[in-house]
Amino acid sequence: MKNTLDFGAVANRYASLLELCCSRRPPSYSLARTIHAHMIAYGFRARGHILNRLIDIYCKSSNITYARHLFEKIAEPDIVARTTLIAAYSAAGNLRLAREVFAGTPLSLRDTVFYNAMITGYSHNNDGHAAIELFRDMRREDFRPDNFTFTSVLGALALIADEEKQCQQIHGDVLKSGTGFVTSVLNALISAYVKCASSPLTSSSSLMGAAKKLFEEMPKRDELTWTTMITGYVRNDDLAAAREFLDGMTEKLGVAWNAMISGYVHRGFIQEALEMFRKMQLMGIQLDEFTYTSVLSACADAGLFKHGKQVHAYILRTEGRPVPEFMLSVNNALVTLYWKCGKVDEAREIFNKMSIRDIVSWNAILSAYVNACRIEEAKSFFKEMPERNLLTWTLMISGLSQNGFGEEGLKLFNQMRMEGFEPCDYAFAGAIISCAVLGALEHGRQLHAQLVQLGHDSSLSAGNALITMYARCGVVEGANCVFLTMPYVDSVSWNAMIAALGQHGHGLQAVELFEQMLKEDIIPDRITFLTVLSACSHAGLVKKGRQYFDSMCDFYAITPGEDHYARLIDLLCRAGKLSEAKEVIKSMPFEPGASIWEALLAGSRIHGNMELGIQAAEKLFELMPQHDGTYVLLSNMYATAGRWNDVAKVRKSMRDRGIKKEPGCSWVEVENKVHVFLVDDTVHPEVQAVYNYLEQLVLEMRKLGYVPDTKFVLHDMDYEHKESVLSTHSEKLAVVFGIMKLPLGATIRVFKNLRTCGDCHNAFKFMSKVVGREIVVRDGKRFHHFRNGECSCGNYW
DNA sequence: GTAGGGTTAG
Repeated sequence: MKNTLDFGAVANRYASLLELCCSRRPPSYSLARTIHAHMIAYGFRARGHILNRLIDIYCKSSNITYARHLFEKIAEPDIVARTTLIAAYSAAGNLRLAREVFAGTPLSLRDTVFYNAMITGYSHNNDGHAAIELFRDMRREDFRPDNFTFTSVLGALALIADEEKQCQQIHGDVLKSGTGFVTSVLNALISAYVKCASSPLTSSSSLMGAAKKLFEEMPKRDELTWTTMITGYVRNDDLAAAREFLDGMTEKLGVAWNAMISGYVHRGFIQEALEMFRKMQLMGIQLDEFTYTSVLSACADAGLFKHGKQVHAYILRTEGRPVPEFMLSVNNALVTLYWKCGKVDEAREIFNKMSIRDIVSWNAILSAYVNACRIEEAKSFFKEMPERNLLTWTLMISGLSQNGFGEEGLKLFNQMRMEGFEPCDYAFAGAIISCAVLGALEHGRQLHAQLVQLGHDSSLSAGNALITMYARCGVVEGANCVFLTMPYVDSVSWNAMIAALGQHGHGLQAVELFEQMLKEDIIPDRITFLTVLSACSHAGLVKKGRQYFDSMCDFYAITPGEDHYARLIDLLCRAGKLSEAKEVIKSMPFEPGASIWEALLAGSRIHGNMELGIQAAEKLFELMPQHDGTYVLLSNMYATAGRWNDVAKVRKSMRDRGIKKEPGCSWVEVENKVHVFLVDDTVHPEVQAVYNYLEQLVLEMRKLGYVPDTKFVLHDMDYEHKESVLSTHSEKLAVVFGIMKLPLGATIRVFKNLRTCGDCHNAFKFMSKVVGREIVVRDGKRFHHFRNGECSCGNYW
């Protein structure tokens, strides 16, 4: 065939077919790919503009890898192919690869459109500074900016928007370039001025004045001009001016109304937004997908499920012809409405029925699962996703880390970077929380350093994550340092810092910080009260705690949940006020759940109140019969009292019900590597040396009065058959390994999945004295700082 | 081959 047909004629045919696919609305990329398959099958080698077109098609249909493959087969790709690829990489949020193509293009090949694509890439990926820098480069190299260049650069400027001078400078450039009458450029310029006006660093009125002047002097205005002005007023917190502007318009432009509605939504005026929606219906103003999405998102954010459902019904009634691309954004908004109102499965049903979906649809379902803590479904959904963007990764990483999957979170963070996505501050926050979960301090510190390098150090979410990370890795001072140097803080930051102090036994300081928070007029939320109650409990501040508990309902109108009551009961029990705790349980407005009985059981154990302990344990056996912790606590209680028969009974019932104790494991980070130890570990390669060194240490410790406490051996029931003294808990091994491997004088930081045992706790006190070092142990619940023979918890945990 | 506003997402 290829010999008999004229090559040029075939090429023209293919070219026009591809053209046809792309000019369809929506473009038919799958048909285009079929045509490509045809070319391959018939041995037609695409070149020149046909190949460029194919690269464009693969880029736009989310198959950049294949587009890249085609690109790399070209010996000398022309500027069109390069521009296409840059645009595709930036649209996919992959700046690194876009920059690679850009940098690999010799100056002699470049043109204005090529620069425009890269400038847009930076701007779209929120790097306004890089975009403007490149614009200056381009001018230095004597490329002539056109109206595309200016719209992009002005978009970038609007991102930074903190200097009046820059706006005026580029305004001057526009006038010099002769594009000063082009509506699109003027729209972008107005947008830059109004965004700049909303920055706290500039004078809002003079910049809004400049925008208004531009608006009035424009030769020709379009829909965008009006909406830009309206959103401009909204951004500058002048809703009245925006409304006045809208009401002064002679034509009834739907888009302008949409802008006003979204302005109301963003400022929290939901009723006004809904009112405008109704008015539009009455006045017969054209409603479009933006009207619907705005209103739906308003309902979603305000939790107005009924209103949202009404809008849903209205759309189904009036939009008889569900054009797929029209319905795409509306469906996305509907999916969001349903999951935000707690209807995850309904959201999934809408998603399943959608005839076309985009990355937003996929991300919406992913966030639905993540937010509902349905992490297994999120994981498998993530794997199924046909494409991923920066948000996808971020959602999944933070979902994993917040659900305790630290290792998987970090793995995904690395994978994301390997695939060329530059992590934003939210992604960093997820990775940092992963480190917090793992107790990987060195790794967390490195992420902190990278954060600073990449300029994310003023980020709120990353800062809050860092506070948590340092605290959970045992470095309270680090947490405090981040807290004090953050440029802006919110209630999450305060909560994190109060929690940090509380977990480390600095109850008084936690309470002081809470008081300071109140003084600075930050309104405490339910989380704040949880942390401050825990802090009181760890520090034994019973009176304060009760006082705060009461103020929560009386002054802040927060109804205490079961979690708050559990903290209160914990507070009373630890202080030995068991009967008072029982009173509180009786007075609760709801049936006590597991967390209440757990607090009571732990309190009874500390104070040796066997009767109450048994009572609480029985309730727990009813509520969660599979939970191993109850059996362990109860048997330890019996063991302490020497009631060996009862110990055996508990053990038997555990065996009968097929319940296995979660194996204890501890880990310590040495030179950026996490070393894990199990009870009586035989797996770690250096464990023999650890046992030898431990033996030496115990000899020294005995001289100071240490006596191994054998009753705690029952803590690990699977190993009961072993001789008590021989059984070595994982935390001891990890601490000794840390002493051996960490630099002289460095604090040993060890993490354990379960609550630490009494003998280990005692041993670490002596150990800290013998080796003259600080030992920090984080167990399932809290921190112990051992220093010079004492523990920060005051033997109270 | 490249853009500017309104919407959907942490």
